[in-house]
Amino acid sequence: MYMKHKRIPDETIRRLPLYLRGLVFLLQEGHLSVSSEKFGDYVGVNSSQIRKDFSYFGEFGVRGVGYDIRKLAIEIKGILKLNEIHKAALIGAGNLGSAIISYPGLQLYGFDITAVFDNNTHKIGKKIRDIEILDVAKLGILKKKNIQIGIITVPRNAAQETADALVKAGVTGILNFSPCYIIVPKNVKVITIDIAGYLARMPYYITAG
Amino acid sequence: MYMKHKRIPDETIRRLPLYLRGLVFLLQEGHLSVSSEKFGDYVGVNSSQIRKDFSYFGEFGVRGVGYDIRKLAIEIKGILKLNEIHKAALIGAGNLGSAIISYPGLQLYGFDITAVFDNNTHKIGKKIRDIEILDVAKLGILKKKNIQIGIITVPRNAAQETADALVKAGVTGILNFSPCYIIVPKNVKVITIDIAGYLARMPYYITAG
DNA sequence: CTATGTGAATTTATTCACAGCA
DNA sequence: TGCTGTGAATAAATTCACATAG
Repeated sequence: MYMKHKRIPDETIRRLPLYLRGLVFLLQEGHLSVSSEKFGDYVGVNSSQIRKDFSYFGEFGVRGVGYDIRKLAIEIKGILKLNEIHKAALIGAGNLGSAIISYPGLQLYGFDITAVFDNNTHKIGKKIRDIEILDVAKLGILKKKNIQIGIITVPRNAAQETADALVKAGVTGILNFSPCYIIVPKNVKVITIDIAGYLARMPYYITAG
Repeated sequence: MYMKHKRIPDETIRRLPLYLRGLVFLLQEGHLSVSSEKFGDYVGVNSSQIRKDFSYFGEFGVRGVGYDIRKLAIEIKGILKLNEIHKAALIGAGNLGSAIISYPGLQLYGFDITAVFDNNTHKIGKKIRDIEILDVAKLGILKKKNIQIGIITVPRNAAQETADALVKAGVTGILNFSPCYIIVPKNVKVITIDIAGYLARMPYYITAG
């Protein structure tokens, strides 16, 4: 196998976690090997899409046979740089923040929320799942703790200043749950999830006329 | 203005809630009118993208001037069918489910979670934000209550059966937070949000090499 | 002059269709 | 024979660039 020099579509990267998740669950269900066709049915993606996506990174399957699930999972983990545990900090210990800290799915990809911050004096000092809530003024410790990823679950009006503080603390990746666009230096990656926005599309699709 | 017959890109629909949100907040900040350029900076979308997106539905702006924010918000609400309150049911009263029930953003788009279900006998009968948690076996009442939208926040292994029950109860739109692909009749719209999947892309983007 | 609205050009992503290999 | 890997074809989405209207 030799590597060609093709730009990798963002959409491909978006699907890789989905594939990894599918492979992990197939393994748990006792499968060892799978074809792109079967796998496509399992994860809801067209089979040639799946083969094309993999092809950007190498040849992971065996013609006439399919893919070794375990081996493929390792390959995708490697592509996504998920081979080692990634520490993350969460800012905003409200309802959503608490839910995310306890969210079981993060473990599957090797994430560990090791620091939690809030600006509410009633919350500072208390614990969520054994993690002490710290004053958001102390975000600077992230640099020392070598935490590169920040998760923002603060109210909208505090999102930009929180992002600024995270960037100042050396964070290079921000997962933003606040419903707003935040501006960061171009060496910082922001992914925004607007939960309500997903729901807001529903009536368009389900209402006749 | 006369309507042409062009297919509306899914991506355009995806951005409309973002636009609506931005307009509502601009109004709250006291603005009455905005150009596509300024609005693009505000919501993080290219200005010609914004103009193109609007153009699928009509001519909402004034050349040389810009857009009347209030009027544009009403137009987008109309397109997304958000003019009336939409009732929704939530299934799975765990951490994430509870956070979503309390999520302030749903109100902005006119959603109201009026029914909550769980299968845990310890939770059934208790209340979350004044809403009594009902036995998931009673999902059938959704038809009577005329609830069309279901939000799934149950564990992965219960997601498909929950979706089946929702469909049986007459639901035509499902917002699925479980990390799996669910199969439904083609008259039902499913939008899946895999929270961990977003985070899983981060190391790829922020890790050098 | 200014900023919209929109065809045309371009870029990006998906699907087809089949050669190539086990 | 069966399923991958991949160029080529197609489709979808974005951006350009400018005519057009206030």
